[in-house]
Amino acid sequence: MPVNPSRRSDATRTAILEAARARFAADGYERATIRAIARDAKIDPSMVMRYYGNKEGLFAAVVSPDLRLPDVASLPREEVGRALVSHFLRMWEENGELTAILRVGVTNPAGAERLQKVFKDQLLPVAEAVCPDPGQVPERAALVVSQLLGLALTRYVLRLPAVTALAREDIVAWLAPTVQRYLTAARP
Amino acid sequence: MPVNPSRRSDATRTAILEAARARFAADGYERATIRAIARDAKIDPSMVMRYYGNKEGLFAAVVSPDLRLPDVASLPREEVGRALVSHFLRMWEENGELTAILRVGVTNPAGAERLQKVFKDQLLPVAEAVCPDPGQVPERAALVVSQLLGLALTRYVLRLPAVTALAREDIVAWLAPTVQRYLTAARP
DNA sequence: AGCGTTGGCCAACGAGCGTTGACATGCAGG
DNA sequence: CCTGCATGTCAACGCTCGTTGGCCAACGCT
Repeated sequence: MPVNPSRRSDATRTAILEAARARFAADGYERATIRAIARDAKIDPSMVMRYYGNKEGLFAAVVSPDLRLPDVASLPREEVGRALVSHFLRMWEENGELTAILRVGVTNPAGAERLQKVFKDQLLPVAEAVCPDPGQVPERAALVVSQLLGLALTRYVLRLPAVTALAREDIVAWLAPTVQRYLTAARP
Repeated sequence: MPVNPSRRSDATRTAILEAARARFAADGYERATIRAIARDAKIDPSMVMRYYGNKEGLFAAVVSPDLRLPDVASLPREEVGRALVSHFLRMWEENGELTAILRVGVTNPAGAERLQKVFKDQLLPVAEAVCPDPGQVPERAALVVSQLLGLALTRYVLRLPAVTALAREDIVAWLAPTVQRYLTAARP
């Protein structure tokens, strides 16, 4: 019974998921092979197929992107930028899931769509809650995402030394005013 | 003779290069297959090997990243941000070369190294020319590259609709102050 | 005209991929 | 005990990939 909450194979299933998350994050979709994931999880490749159907199913199971963005409405308006940047950093460092989805999104059309969905479902509402003029919401959210994904790209995907060398608090101090301005300042 | 300036095969060679640039930009390294490139160029896959040795050689021939950054020393200091952003947009829209190298850099270790080299050889000097304190140069250059690559990622690689919808002049108007601040403002 | 060189195509190779199905093993419930 | 199902192993499939080498046609030279 697939609905049974506790199965004998749970250890295998989570081993597969963990190995898959690491591989997708490190290698992207094409180079993260089922065989390599199975090797990492110390099981047979066919087990992946049995439990997740196919490679796409495995990726879908690995990635359930929830940014868990804070409720900006309950924050002082001038602290939204800092809260967002700080939260983003924490989410990215939590595990490899966001790195995986970004890396896959760059080379895989389905991954790119998933990224768009995250943007639309999770970041746009934040901009809506903060922005005065509803007509400017997409523009301002786009600016914010360009800065935040740029940080993630250079720090967690490309790992440019100059960016990884930055201290967490310095990043927050520098980027918070940028995000704040994109969200709330008058259009230039 | 490989040094001969004009060969009978020049048309084929450039056809291969153009098809390769488009494929690498659209698909990344792994999914841009030699067979697909050859099909686009209407030649046999073995011709690619003959002229460029192997797939890596082809990629190296396609990509010779030169940002041609303006000489910031000759500019008024407060216009550097605007000049950089505007120049970056023009370079990215010129052809698919920069998109190709970014897409490849995300999934391919060799591509990532190439990106690091571009950063080090071309962007760091700009920061050096503008920055008062030499010790802060890497930090400030890292911040600039996070914003600029973030724009390129969301606009030219992921093509998030909200970002592609932005007008060129609006991007410059919004991002120029950010870059300017990262380069010249006092540390927060 | 004859010949070497260059450009191009074709068929094939070995390897790695995702995926499948047959088969062994171990654990339950009667 | 035997039966049934979940779990795991193994070998193989069809495919696509990068890459190779042999073959033919077109050209430039003397």
